[in-house]
Amino acid sequence: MAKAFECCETHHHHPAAEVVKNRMLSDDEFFGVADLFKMFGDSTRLKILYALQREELCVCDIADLIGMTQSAVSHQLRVLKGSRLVKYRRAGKTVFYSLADDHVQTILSQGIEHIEEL
Amino acid sequence: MAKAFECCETHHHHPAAEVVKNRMLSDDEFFGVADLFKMFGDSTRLKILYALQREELCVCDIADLIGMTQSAVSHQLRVLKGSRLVKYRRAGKTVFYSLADDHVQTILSQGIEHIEEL
DNA sequence: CACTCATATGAACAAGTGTTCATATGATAA
DNA sequence: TTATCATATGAACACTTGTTCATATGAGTG
Repeated sequence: MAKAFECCETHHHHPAAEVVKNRMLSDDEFFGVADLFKMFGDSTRLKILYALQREELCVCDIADLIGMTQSAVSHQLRVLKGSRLVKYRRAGKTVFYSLADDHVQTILSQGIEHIEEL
Repeated sequence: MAKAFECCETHHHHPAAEVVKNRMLSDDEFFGVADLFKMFGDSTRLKILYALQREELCVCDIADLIGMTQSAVSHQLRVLKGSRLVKYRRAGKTVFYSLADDHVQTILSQGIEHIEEL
């Protein structure tokens, strides 16, 4: 066994710290999870995802629904698409967006639930 | 019944849009949820929360564990405390932080789970 | 083809955020 | 008291992010 874990090199610490250290995820994993949550960390994106919970909607509808510019919505949809949180379907001039999978809705509900309880 | 919902004032839209419109949350609710997720949207905060999953840790331990400055960690703990995601307990010179409630861990796990599946 | 409509995108700007460095606070020990 | 240790905090800075405005793309229509 290596010597006990220290941080400031001046005192010993909770033995728990060493245990936790071995269970930490990789940096990449943390960055990945952070990026995921970042998507839910903006009210505009949140409104878009919430609006798409029931069924697919076109960009124009979404924009009106959440009271934002078509441009702003399109920019955000691009970001959401990049994070694979939404998918789209083209129908003529119109593009319909929808949630990519059930996980998205689960995370969303979890957040809302947490807030409602406070 | 009011007239059908329109956005660009030039064409009619999915009737679904109108239904969804009536189910939207208030702006304040969306901002609240966004602020919550924002806390999970930074890898440093994520590492802190993850480290606290098992037991309370002092600032010094956390800093070493995630390889960050004591100052940086302290600043983030302040933010996390402000969002009521962590609580603290003082013991002499040392301050021990821990997760505020089970909800925090649930959201955290949900995010990690989503990433692992991709 | 030209024209319209729905959507996408690029550049610019303002606002927000996380880290660093220096320093302050507050508790303990000598 | 003074010294030391753990933590907190303020200011400055670089970096990121979301919106706006103008314009481009691309599909449909006449």
